[in-house]
Amino acid sequence: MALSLYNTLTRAKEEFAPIDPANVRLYVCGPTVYDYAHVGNARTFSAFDLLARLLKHLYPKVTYARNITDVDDKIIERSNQSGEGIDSVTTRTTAQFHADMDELGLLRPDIEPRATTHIPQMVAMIQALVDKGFAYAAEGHVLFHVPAMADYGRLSRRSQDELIAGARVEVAPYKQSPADFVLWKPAKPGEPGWDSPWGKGRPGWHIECSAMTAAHFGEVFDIHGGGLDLIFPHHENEIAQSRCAHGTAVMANVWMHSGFLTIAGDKMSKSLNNFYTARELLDEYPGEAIRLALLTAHYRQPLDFTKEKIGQAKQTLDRWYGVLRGLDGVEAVPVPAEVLAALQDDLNTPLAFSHLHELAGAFHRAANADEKWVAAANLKAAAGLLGFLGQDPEAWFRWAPKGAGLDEAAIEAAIQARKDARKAKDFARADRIRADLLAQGIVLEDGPQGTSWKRA
RNA sequence: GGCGCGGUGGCAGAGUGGUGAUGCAACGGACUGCAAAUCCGUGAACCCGGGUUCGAUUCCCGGCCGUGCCUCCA
Repeated sequence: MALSLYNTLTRAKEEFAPIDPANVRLYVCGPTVYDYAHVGNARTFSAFDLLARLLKHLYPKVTYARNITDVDDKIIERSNQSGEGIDSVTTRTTAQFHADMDELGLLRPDIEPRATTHIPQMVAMIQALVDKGFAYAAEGHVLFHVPAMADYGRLSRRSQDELIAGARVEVAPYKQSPADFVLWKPAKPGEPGWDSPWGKGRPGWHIECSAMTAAHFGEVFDIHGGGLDLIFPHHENEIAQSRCAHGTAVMANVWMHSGFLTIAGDKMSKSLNNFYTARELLDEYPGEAIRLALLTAHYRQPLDFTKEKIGQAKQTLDRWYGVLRGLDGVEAVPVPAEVLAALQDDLNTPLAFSHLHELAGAFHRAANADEKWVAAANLKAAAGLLGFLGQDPEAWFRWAPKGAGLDEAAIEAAIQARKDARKAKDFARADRIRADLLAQGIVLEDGPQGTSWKRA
């Protein structure tokens, strides 16, 4: 079975055909580094992390790029408010972002280009657009002239008339057409800026992705991804810049967009105060459970995010890690065909997870050690492709939220005390010890090999 | 107003032109000193109205409801 992906450009699922099977190129719009990443970001990056994993499974070489936007109005604003230097804000936030994504269990992208290290490429691209008549300078700005591009709006399926009619914002006086967008803007005194043919300034938001993909991937590449909200204007404008600068028919062959999430039924927003940062969730739940919760719905579907969902995901992982617990490692086997097939069908994670559940069930129902071994190995291989069940099972069961009370020595001591009580048939005392542990979030399981524990 | 997405059991969530996944929850049973974990079993759904069809939850049309985007936004 071949890989098929839903392409926003054609609004259809298509069989994926790499431009160069020896190097599949995937670009995802990364964070603007001025604040903590939130669950919405985590969802998008989890979805594309999975795509990168799948591509790497299917092709010998995949280059996964995810940029860091480190020059932007919001960064400047944040710096002005707090007094913290811009470099400090971006460096600190980037480090935090990396720590959060690592803890969620995401692979680092192969390259992570930063906007500020690609200014010359952006200036050159803007110059090319000016030279070709797609852009013009006005009052220190350089603007892309949308009417100059005949088929602008293909990705978002918007006509230029609609754009003009629907313009909600006041149109800047220097724009020739209301839909024109900024490629370069002048730097005010005290703002970061770079010298350019149009004076000291900084790039507009969209140009960085166009310049960086061209620098690292060439004029046309395989897959470009991001959140649903980036379709317009960000990706539409990237396409306009890249295609007009290079004279190509497309910028990327496949455009993929992940769906939005709501928080307990409401749109995530700061005014509703229902904004979860990745960090605060990671203090409370294991990253692997958070990521599983984010992947339980198909990536293009809306996802209603609740802490209860993370709790369920944790329970699921308890069950799966329970299969691996006590086994002396399992040998690597190929990924089960049905799991691979589910993922190759536009990343159908819910279907893939249902197969993992079946494998866990097969393990427990197995009549003999060989069958158990096969089920466990298959589960491990399938989960491995998805980036799950990679840690030591005992470490998983011992994971504790930030500031959790009981330490492991105290738990072990209580278990020993209970064992003695049971031996003496003092079940009242044994049950009291168990109840005390449960009250502190520790669940005991008595098995043939003795008593094991986990955090609820 | 324009463009788009969705309505599946108590909840989550796939999928399919014809015996309606999977998980959680519930209920009964096994196992256990009692639990937990696990196993066995039970009940439980395709928004409404037309159309196409031998047959539609699945395709088409209409309606209702919800929701996203329309130049900050993953």
